Amino acid sequence: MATFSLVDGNNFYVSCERVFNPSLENRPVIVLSNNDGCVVARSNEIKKLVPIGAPYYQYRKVCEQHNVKVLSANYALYGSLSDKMMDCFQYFCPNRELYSIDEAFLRWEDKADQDRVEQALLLRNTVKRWTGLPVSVGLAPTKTLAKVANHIAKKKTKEGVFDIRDKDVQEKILADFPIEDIWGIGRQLTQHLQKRGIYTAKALRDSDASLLRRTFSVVVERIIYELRGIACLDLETAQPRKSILSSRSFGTPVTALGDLEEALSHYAANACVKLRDQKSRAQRLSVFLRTSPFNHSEPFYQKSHSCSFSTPTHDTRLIIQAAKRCLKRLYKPGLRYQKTGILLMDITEESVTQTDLFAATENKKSDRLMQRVDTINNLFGRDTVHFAAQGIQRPWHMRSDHRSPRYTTCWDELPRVKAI
DNA sequence: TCTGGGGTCCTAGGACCC
DNA sequence: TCTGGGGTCCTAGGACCC
Repeated sequence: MATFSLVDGNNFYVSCERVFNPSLENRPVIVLSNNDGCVVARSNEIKKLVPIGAPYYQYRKVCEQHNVKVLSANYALYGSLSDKMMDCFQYFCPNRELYSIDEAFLRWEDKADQDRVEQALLLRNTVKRWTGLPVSVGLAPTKTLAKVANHIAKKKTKEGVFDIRDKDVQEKILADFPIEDIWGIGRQLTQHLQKRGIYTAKALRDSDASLLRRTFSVVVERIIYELRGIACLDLETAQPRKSILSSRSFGTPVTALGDLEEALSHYAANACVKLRDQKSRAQRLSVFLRTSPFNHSEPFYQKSHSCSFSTPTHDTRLIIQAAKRCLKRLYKPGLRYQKTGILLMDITEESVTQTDLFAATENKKSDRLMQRVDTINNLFGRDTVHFAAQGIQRPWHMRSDHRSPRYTTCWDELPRVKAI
């Protein structure tokens, strides 16, 4: 039997900020989502007072009162530190699944002479030394239990490592573990299960798996088996995305079609870069447009429209054109729009693209152009060259009032060291 | 005034085929 | 009046994750 670990950065975004700004240690810090809208990360000092996901404006006062350092999201920084952290994991265990920006599953092949807890501690210390980031490790026979163990490691241990492989330990921990904290049990399932008198992970584990499968879905059945220590989920290798979304809320509401077109073109170009990065093309796209769902003094409007290409493409020009056509069908004058976006679908590998027998093929020329654009932007920074449709002034640009420097990805923003 | 962004998987139901 | 059985594919919507 193999052992699974879940390794996960503690308060990841906050920790990334602290790596380059030690004055943030031991003081309350929060990180906001794009547009400075919601709270997406909190340091331990402020967790009790500010809930995750809360709209920031509702907690601005609390933050002022407690001298909280408020930061805008700096994804360039978090992404680059994440890469370094994942490299460290690889050094310890080659069987690795990158699960999210701050988490990875590891699978260790069990050998009698190896002390996994010892190794987990070493991994933790090494990651801290090499990247400055604190992580927690959970050890278990299944991924779902590794998630549980990680939870305990973070909340209840000093060392940041917890081993739940022992059956007796499982009994004890699961008896106190609320179902809403189980990986895969969200708000809806929690409510439904609680109505049936199931409140703890232990109660769920000991339920009738096939009955709950019939009532809910195979997903719940799998969770039950995983809690029993029977692995249903293995590591997953990275696959190319099946859909690519690019969207943003506007810094201030937008009313003019021209501004919407510029913003949408910008997101479309962004989506195309992601598409080409994974060497794919898309055959269908969908555009959506909406007003603010929170502003009850104005009517809420939300609609999407999709269209297809005769052959899959990754040409930004074609995708911008098509997106703008969709947008025109959605646009109603007089509304204050809050967000638009584009979803690329029916994505296929570049190399196996089926071409249209009757269409003029301009593919090679288009491929070359896109390649040049990407090369220039990779070399000199994103947006060095862009499409005119994306606009220049960008009045719809998102708010980001408290962003730290992009220390690791931008030449102009490298950290400076002062000689004394 | 001010509420993120980007994904995946599963299921049900309809359309369609022979 | 009486109208089969079995299968696939597609889509929309829901739920979940970080």
